[in-house]
Amino acid sequence: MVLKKTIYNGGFHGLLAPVIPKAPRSLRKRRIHNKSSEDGETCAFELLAAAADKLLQEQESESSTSSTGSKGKEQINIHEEGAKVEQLEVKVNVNPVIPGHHESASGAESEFDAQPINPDLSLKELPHSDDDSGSDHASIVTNSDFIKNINTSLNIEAIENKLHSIYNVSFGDNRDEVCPKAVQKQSGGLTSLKTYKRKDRLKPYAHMNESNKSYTSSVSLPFYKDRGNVNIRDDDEKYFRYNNHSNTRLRAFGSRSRAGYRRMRKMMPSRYWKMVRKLKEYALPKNTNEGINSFCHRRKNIYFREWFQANAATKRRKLCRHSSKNAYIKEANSESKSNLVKFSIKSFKVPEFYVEIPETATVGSLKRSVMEAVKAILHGKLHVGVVVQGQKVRDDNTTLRQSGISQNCNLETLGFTLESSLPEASTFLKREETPSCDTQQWLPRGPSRPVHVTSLNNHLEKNEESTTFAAEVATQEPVEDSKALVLVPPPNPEVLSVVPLSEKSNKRYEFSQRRTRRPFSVSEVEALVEAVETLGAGRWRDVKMRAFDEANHRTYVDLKDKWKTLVHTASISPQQRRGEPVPQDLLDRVLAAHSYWSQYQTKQSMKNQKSLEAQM
DNA sequence: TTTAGGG
DNA sequence: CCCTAAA
Repeated sequence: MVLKKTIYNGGFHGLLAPVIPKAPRSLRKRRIHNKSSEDGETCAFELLAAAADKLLQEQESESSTSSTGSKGKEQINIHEEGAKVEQLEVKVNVNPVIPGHHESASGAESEFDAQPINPDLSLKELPHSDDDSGSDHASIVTNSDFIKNINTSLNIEAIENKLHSIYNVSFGDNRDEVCPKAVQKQSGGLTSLKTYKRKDRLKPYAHMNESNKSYTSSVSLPFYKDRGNVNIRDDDEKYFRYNNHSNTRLRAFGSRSRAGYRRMRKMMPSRYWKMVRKLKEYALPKNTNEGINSFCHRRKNIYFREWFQANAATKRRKLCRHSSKNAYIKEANSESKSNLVKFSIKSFKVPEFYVEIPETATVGSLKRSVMEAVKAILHGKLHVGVVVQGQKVRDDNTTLRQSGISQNCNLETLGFTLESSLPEASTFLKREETPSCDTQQWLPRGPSRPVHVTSLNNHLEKNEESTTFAAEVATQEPVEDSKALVLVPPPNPEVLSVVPLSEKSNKRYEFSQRRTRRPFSVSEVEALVEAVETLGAGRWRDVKMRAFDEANHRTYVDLKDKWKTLVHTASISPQQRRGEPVPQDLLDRVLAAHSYWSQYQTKQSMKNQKSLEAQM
């Protein structure tokens, strides 16, 4: 374990004798939320991509053949009715019940006999996939009808490709992949704790002085205990590695100005920004000086932008209405009281991406570009996400029943998503409007719809503003960016599914996807309590390093928040508590540590006061 | 980047 | 959990 820098009072000295925590900031005057109105940021965060021509040929040859496949237990029938994507149906018959051999992590769930769901359905996530990837929609920005038609046909091809990928990747190769968390749960029910190598054992409250001893003795604190490091890993921080296609030209942020760059940075939550940087690494061609300007000068250049976070957290639920409309299950026959759950998947979604292409380009090249982009995005590492009640079910070991997928499952509650390996992006196959009811209508229809990719429009306005997207990002106001980049919902008021687009008033919705809730397990709580006991409340970074170093999904802010809630939980009556019950002894320790460290803090501040006064 | 706190 | 002012 390496400390990057010395912590306030000596860093890990604190492990031996908890150092005096940094002066509490609680006394700091906080300006009350004068929220800057410049919040209206949210630039689209994009990926520029182009892919091989070769792929197109494959695509086009495939487009005429409807893929029908069955593998293992799943029976998947694809009925391509006409040439419309929206009629493509995937039926998956799943027997979700397998004799349980999987120990439930929580006693409360034991009744479910927690077993891994049928691997045919569970579609284990790829090792480097991102758990927190959201359910983002996809669309191609355009408002010209011919583009829409292109899009439709391309979607068919994309779906076929995706199904292909699913069989090969998700159903097959990763079937045996078990996430670390699951392993731990299976082995022990509780998360295993990593023992520190340090020989010296820490005495909680070791620095307690004589005057405090009475207090100390009143609480039951283990005097010798191993440091726990919750050994929960997380793939959240894995970054997307873009497939390095042969003649793929990716140009992300190439022409962004410094100022725009900084602004983007400021506007973007850090985790997205990290991804941006990562993408930039992968995406920026090293040998293309012309890359930046190529758009203007080289008609053949096509840029794809992908929005990885197109939906605000607040919209996820609404978005899921999409999913449920696009992919839903049909209830099993009521008479067949078996445990079979039938799924009829109407369609999948792919990530939203954007295309820029000179207006002089041919429709054929546009087609090719879109197809290549889709293939590039979804190439290989693709998996299926399951969305129930607006929440992604991330734990593949969750049973269908546990996740709420049952025969009685409401048609509106279950959705599937196709997801690329993009960390923060799930893949949604954008559908063209369907004659049937369940169509989401993302594509602008009227000519009045704002065109972002102006160059796509051969017939419309002359676009001297045919600047590259990156340039726009760099120079435009964020809000304007959003508006410019986001599809405007169809005037059709009944189309509720276009919610994300209609909420452009909502700032930053492109990037804010709330992380999925991951309640702290008892073992995590214990590790946290132990760490706070020894380090003190307030040194959250140290707490993180000490007890949650490998739990990438627990930030020190999370730990701080959890401690806050723990303190609260401990101070309310057990009847008022919710969630997985925390053992009372743990809560007692929480209270003890809390009051101790509070007391400690006030003491320190008093000391500081005195020394200050002495100086004067 | 961390902390602290409000939402 | 999120957001963000402050340090």
